Amino acid sequence: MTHSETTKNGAHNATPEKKPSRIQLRNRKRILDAALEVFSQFGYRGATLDQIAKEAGLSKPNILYYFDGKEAIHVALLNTLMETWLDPLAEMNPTGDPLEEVLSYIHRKVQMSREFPRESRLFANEILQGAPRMKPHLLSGLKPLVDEKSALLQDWMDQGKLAAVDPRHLLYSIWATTQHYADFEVQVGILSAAEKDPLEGAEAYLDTMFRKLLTP
Amino acid sequence: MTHSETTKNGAHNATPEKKPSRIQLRNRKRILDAALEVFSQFGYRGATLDQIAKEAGLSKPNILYYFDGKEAIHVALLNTLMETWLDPLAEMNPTGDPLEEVLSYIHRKVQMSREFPRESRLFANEILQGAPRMKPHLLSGLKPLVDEKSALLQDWMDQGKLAAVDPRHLLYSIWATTQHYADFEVQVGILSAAEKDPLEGAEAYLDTMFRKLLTP
DNA sequence: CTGCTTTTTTACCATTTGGTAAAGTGACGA
DNA sequence: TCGTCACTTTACCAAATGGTAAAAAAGCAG
Repeated sequence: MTHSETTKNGAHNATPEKKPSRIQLRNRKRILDAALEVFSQFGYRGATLDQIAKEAGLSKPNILYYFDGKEAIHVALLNTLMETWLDPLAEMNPTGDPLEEVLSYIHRKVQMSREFPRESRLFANEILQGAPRMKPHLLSGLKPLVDEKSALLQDWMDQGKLAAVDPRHLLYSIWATTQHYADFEVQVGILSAAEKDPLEGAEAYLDTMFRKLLTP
Repeated sequence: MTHSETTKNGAHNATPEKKPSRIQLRNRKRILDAALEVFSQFGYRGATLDQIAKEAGLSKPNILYYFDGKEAIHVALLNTLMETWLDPLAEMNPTGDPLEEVLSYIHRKVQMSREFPRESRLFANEILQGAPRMKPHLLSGLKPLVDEKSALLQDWMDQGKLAAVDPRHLLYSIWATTQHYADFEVQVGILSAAEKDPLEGAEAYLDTMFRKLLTP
């Protein structure tokens, strides 16, 4: 009632309306990128629309023209990123060599920490704060995938192709160790000292660790 | 100038003044506990004094009678907790059996995730957000300890008492895997399903993993 | 009990923050 | 060239938030 729901396809982009213009697309991307920057650093409650606006180079009301509000931006981000985030695990191939499949999954995860540290921190922030806006996604997206891949890992172990360990805890330890380099980047940076890129050494270390763990 | 610096020993408890009364001590503790609850869940910027006040069962101005402000509370928390946090690593004994020392360090860290998840999340939040208020502590407190223990681990490895891996990455992986159960509690809870306490299985899994990694 | 100090409460404030209304500005097809 | 619709800006709000002043209410030593 307050604003026309008929012609303009501005803020309420939930699902109904039609085609997004290029300027629409461009600004949405800008906003989401800025929001990623800000939300990943301060968490949902610590982030402000003004920060996001400034980072995006747009005015605050202009941002609210494209999104229905702060929460809508956050949710949109989470939705977009969920796919990217699950991808590496989904790629684990049941017909491949078990050990190599796991190790290259780990490799992919390390790459993600290198290439998408902000995304990693966004998720970390959200989970840390109790996943208020993501629990549904975890249930509907992550849970089934984890169940599936856990079963796959268990199969491999039953067939003696991998050393037997709890598949779920295996996944947790892979996530923890790989994401650590993005989420705790500051700490790692301080402690790793004058050395070069910590991710370099991480790759080798993690390969060794999980190879020793999983070699039957 | 604005408030008398002479007689009352209220907010400015930095170091100067004298003896804290029991009511003083009691309320400080209440506030710090409430602050831990709130900060660990929402991060520094996401937490509000009103939340902390409510949680502590005190009025907001009353809280500001005991602490100089929001930041002072956060800093006080961090200071208090730093010690507790470094303790398990400091306890790693150079004269003990290397493998057992590392494994019992891991055990202690898992216990910390069980007993002090809020503390773990407080630190995680702070690091995640760039450690703006903790970088000095990391430099002065954590860094030297890590340097020392890294050298110790390296010694053990050089002597063939532990398998040779990068000591720093070893520590990172221990922190990551153990703290994961506190920091990502919600996620672990969702994925671990109807099972019992995930920390149970974690203990066994991590023992296996690091034993395999480090056995020479 | 009395006088003094410590604690707590009651009003406030200035700023920040998420959000809105409505007046512009611009692009572009008819 | 004009009208229309997409986009942007300007000017605002109401609520929340960190913080303060000063009065009121305990405590407590003598």
